Amino acid sequence: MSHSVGQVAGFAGVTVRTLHHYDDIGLLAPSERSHAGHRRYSDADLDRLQQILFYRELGFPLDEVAALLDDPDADPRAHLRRQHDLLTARIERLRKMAAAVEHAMEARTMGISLTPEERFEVFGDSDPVQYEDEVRERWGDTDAYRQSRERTASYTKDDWKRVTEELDALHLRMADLMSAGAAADSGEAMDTAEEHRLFITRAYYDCGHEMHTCLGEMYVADPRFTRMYEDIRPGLAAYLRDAIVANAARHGG
Amino acid sequence: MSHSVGQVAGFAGVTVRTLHHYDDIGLLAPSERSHAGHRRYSDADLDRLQQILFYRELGFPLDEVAALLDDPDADPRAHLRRQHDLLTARIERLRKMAAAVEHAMEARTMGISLTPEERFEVFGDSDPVQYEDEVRERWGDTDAYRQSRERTASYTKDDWKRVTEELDALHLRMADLMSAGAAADSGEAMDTAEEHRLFITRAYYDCGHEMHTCLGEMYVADPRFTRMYEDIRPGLAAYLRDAIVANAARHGG
DNA sequence: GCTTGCACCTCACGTGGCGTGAGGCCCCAG
DNA sequence: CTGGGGCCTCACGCCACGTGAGGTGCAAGC
Repeated sequence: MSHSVGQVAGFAGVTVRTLHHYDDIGLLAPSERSHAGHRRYSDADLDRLQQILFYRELGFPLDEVAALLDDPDADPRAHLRRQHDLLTARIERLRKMAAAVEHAMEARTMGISLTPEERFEVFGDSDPVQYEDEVRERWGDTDAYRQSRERTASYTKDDWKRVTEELDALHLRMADLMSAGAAADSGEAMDTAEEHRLFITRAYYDCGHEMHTCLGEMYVADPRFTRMYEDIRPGLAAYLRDAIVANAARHGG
Repeated sequence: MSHSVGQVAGFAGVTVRTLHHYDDIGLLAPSERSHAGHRRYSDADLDRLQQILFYRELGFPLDEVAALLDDPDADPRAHLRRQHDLLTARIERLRKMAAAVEHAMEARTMGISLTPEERFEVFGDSDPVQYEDEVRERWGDTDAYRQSRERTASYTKDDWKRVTEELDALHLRMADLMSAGAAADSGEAMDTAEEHRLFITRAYYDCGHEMHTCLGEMYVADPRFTRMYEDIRPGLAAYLRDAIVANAARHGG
């Protein structure tokens, strides 16, 4: 059951040109060509296309999509989970924007005017330079810091947006686990902690379990981190730390 | 209280280059220049920038953003309302995508495989050519049809996506009014009907109240339309028709 | 057998929304 | 008077395609 470009373009809702493009850049090469040189897409190709379109919808540049999909140690379920996380994070962002619009409407009918900072806070400053100096002071001479600098150096605004969205989604999932009454050393909580660690490894620097545990301790020790997590949901800082510790113990022994 | 490019870029979360670009294309020209030729943004400019960023986030190309914002008969409240509609529509879409991901996860754990059409239906085929022939048959010799052809001829995929999203949002608002128990001839329902009419005028063709009433009647008469509306919420087709009729009567006399 | 039409093919240039220097001006602090 | 920070104006680069132009393979109708 193979399909032609036109058919695939039809039910995937993209143009033929797009499929040609994906073939050109090696993102989606049809697994076969007909006698006349026509592209023939197998069901596996369609699977891949669906994944591509999801990640594209979520704002990933095509080369990163290729990197994600060609990552050998990322099974299909991991992709689906990440996509779900990203979607929920984006929904959350849009809800905040909608709330901001409502706020603006109220302010307008009441005749109140807002400060510049208030106006734009919804767009998520996500200022990555916020604690720059202090971070360098504390961690400047470590490998992790250098790696982090290297990887994040080429991050664009959009990259930062996606990274923070994904992190938000992870925090939200952890908070939901907590609210649902799952123990911090339950399988699900530890799995989420492990994903948190892998995310840091992907986005910032190689984060082993030991390093991860340090991070967890910092979340409850440093009031700024604590507050950030408590703002997401009360009790989350400690819960996250416990889940991280439990996960490290699981992998350690 | 005027601000420099750097400051504005700072709290708006955009780059200086972006502001330069918006100045170049005439989308956001700072209302003043300093002695040294430096851009100075007033509070009104910030207002406009906020609107720009909202519409941009929602996927509008910049020239359309300019058209929307420079539209003389669109007050600020209309913008806020439209933005809110678009946001809710987008949230709805993302929720459906998230549901599709969950569905895919289930299917995978169950070991079921999906048909190509099933796989991609979430991306919203939104096939605008669906009833093309029949539409031409019934309306081909009217002015409205010709206008509609002209306006939609240059619509891209993205344009269609936004149009359907906005329409969905309107339907959803109407459905919520109905569910909340508002009468079809209440002020809010009529206002929403009026927005529906204006939307059609913007997106497709000049739709007067008479024409609008015809549309409303068709929604209850043609089973395909009826079903579409009933799928959104039971009773919506008739409710929408009534609201349209009431709104036309209000403007007629 | 011949043409008509359709879906496909391969270049190859165009476009939108900026990113990213290059080179220079203004102004204040040391 | 020299350095540095923030601003300025070109002007070229990039990504994800859109949009022809010009040609091929194949089934259907004349």
